[in-house]
Amino acid sequence: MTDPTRSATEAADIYDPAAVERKWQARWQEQGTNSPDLAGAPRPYYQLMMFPYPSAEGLHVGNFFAFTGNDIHGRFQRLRGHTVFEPIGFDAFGIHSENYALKMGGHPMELIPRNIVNFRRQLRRGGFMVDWSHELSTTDAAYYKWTQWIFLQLHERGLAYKKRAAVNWCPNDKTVLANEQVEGGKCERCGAVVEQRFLEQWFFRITDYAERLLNNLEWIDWSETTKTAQRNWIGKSEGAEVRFHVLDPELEAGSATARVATGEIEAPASIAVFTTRPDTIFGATWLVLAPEHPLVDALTTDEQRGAVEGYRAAAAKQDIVTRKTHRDKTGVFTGSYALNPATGEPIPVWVADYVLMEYGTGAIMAVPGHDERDFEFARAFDLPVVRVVAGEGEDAHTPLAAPYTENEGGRLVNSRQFDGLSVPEAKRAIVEHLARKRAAKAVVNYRLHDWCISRQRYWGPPIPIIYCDACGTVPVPERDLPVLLPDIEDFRPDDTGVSPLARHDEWYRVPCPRCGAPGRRETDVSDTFLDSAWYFLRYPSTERDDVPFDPTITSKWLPVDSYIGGNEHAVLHLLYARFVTMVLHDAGTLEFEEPFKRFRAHGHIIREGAKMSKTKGNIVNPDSYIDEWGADTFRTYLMFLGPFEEGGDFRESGIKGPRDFLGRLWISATSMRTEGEADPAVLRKLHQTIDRVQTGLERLSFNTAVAAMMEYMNVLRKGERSPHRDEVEPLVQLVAPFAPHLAEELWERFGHERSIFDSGWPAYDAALAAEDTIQLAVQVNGKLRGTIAVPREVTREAALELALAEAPIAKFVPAAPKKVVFVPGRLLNIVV
RNA sequence: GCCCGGGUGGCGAAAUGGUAGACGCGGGGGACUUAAAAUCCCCUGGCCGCGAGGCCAUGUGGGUUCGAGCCCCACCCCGGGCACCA
Repeated sequence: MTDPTRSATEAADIYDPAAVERKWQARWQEQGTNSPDLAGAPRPYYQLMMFPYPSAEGLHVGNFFAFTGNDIHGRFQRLRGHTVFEPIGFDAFGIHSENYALKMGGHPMELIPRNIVNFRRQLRRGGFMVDWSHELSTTDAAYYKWTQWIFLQLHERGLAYKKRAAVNWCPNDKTVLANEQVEGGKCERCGAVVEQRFLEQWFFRITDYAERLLNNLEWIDWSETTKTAQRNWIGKSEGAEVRFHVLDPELEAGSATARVATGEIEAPASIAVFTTRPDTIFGATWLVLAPEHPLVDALTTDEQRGAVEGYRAAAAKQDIVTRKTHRDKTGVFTGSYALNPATGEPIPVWVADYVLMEYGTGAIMAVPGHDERDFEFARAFDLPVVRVVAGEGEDAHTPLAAPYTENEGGRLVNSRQFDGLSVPEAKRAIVEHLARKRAAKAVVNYRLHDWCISRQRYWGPPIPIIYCDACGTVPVPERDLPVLLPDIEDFRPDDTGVSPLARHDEWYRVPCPRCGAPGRRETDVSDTFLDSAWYFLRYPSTERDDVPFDPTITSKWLPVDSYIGGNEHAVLHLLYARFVTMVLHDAGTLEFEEPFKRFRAHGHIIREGAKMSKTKGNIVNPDSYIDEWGADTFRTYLMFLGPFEEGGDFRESGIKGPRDFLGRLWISATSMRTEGEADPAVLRKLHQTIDRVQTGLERLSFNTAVAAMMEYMNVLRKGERSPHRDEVEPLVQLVAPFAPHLAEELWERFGHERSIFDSGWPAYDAALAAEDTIQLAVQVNGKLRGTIAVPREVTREAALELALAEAPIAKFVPAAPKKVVFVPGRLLNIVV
């Protein structure tokens, strides 16, 4: 027969995650637990998470994983005594939202807020320490007013300019795509094959900042992978610009060569090429110009004109991506020759699409012996190949079956007075030599291009510019911001290449702010990456509508202390945010020039070996797992499943471990004794655990932190008696970042009145953590032969004596040891 | 092709150059139960051995070291990024 009193007590003490979580989420909201006093914070800590795009599907497990790691780190910093600001917002402008609205037949102005409501619900359920009083959405006029202000700041400083440029055109989305939005010749979003078009576009001069963006990577505390990606993206190359004099095509090649070389006659033009291998100039056997190169026309002889023009026309039609990916070398001879300034020999000038106009000077010297592409071209057109660098065991006459592209090793050959020099020596010497003849200078090139921010779309902040026939391009005065995005029914892009906004005269026609004459608005909206390039500046100042960010609050809270996000934003978003910050710094608006002190890239949750994606249909929604297990268990499970910075494979089976761990913690905490003393051995383990959890949280090594707590739990459970309060309470504090609701509930049951997150972090005591007796590993010749229990402070001699007293060890030591290696506290290695 | 990661039990994974496989999942055995679930306890890298114990083992092959999963060289495989950038 069951005892009704007893079972009622038990029922009340059963861990019910749903009830606990509901209670604490409500309590946090009521009491404003997660909304710190930003102005008065004594130890501010800005814990930033990349804000999401509010998709219709809501948060998936991947987002949830990333947010959880971020939240745990933030809660940990708070427990350590910081005032932690953990804001959230929504990156809701852009092609994503617009395409979604088009598909659904709705309007983004209605659909997006609906999605945001769902995101808020999910984020609250997840138990994140979000300060909802500073929520923002990039689509609010109160926000994009300042996005437009940022544009004006750049414009004012000459960093925003307009140019006609070949752009990637997606025929399906009917818009220009950034190079980054093109993947393998196809539109990143819809997969349509991208074409080339020419449009007037707004650009930001990010290339002016290339060197600084590169140099600061030396000192900012970021994931190394992210820094490497940025370095590669900026793509600095040191080399030389070399001038090749063109021979007048009208003159006979042979005689002209001599006369130009002796300075008797002037060459009609010269071609500048960029090379990173000036050391190979004696092997430059022809030149190549990009089809768009401005000198092509002048250099083309009458016989070649037909062929060259045909080639250029074909190249112009080709889309950018095909051109950049096709490998077979094509080209055409212009009919002209230029003088190699090193050899004095005339070499032919070709036009070929493997040379890109937008990099370097749009022209190259071809060195087929030492460049892969030039070698292929030489084969295709039967051009001469000369070896000018010889590697190990090679000499000037060793035939080149393939180009020798070694950039470090090798010595120069067939290069007259430079023969015998190493490649680095030759680089310097040849540039110096040519520089004296004013034929070369050392230069640096970057692969980074200026940032095209124009989008011929509807769903973005209008670029604040007005065109006036009299005044030209006039920026919208700051007092007239924001330029509101009109609520129009027909926002579908068409193939005119002009934003749908142009079709709305009531918006489009506007008086010139300078002279009052009729003007026209810029109809492009700006890139979403501009919205996200400064949102972290806005968060602490969302209540201010008169400034983009409050100077006092900003200098208190920024730069961001910890930024966590996906490495898919390693280049674009993170580079743009740095750029905008630098510009504002130079403008005197910000004190700092790097926005994020510390950045860590989180890994990704995959499912059945594949990235979660809508197309693969393997997206996991966190809601059902929270329903079934509770947010605390789900959070702990996600963090336990693999290293945070690497991600892991999501499978439901493993969730039981963390669930049991939290269940056992609940039991220990609700059944602990308060009288008597804590077990010193348990306390020792506790302090070892504090150390491990603390280090784990600092390093975002959440999986090992959870493991350490589980180990401690196993020790607690082993005890004969129920655990003592002093053994359990600190564990609840350690687990709090992972399972905040459970921790709050237990903390309250312990009799505390304030939130556990204001209780401080358990102090680690190394003396308490130290073991008196340790297991010393004993090796013979590096092979483990046993362990001996010894006092912590054991000496080498004492340890050796104890080890040799053990028969199973001694039998491997037939004679006097040759050498004894002793690592205090770890091992003894006897070498015989 | 280039640049980053990574390769450890059946699985997810630990491991400042110092006892490889902590922690967890799964599996096996047991306790409790009429039974099941839940819970709890024990075992669980491979091979040999009754056992004590031994041998092998961190993608492959070399090297450095008293000692290598970790460092160096060469290579293979997987994941991601960039890619005609001269």
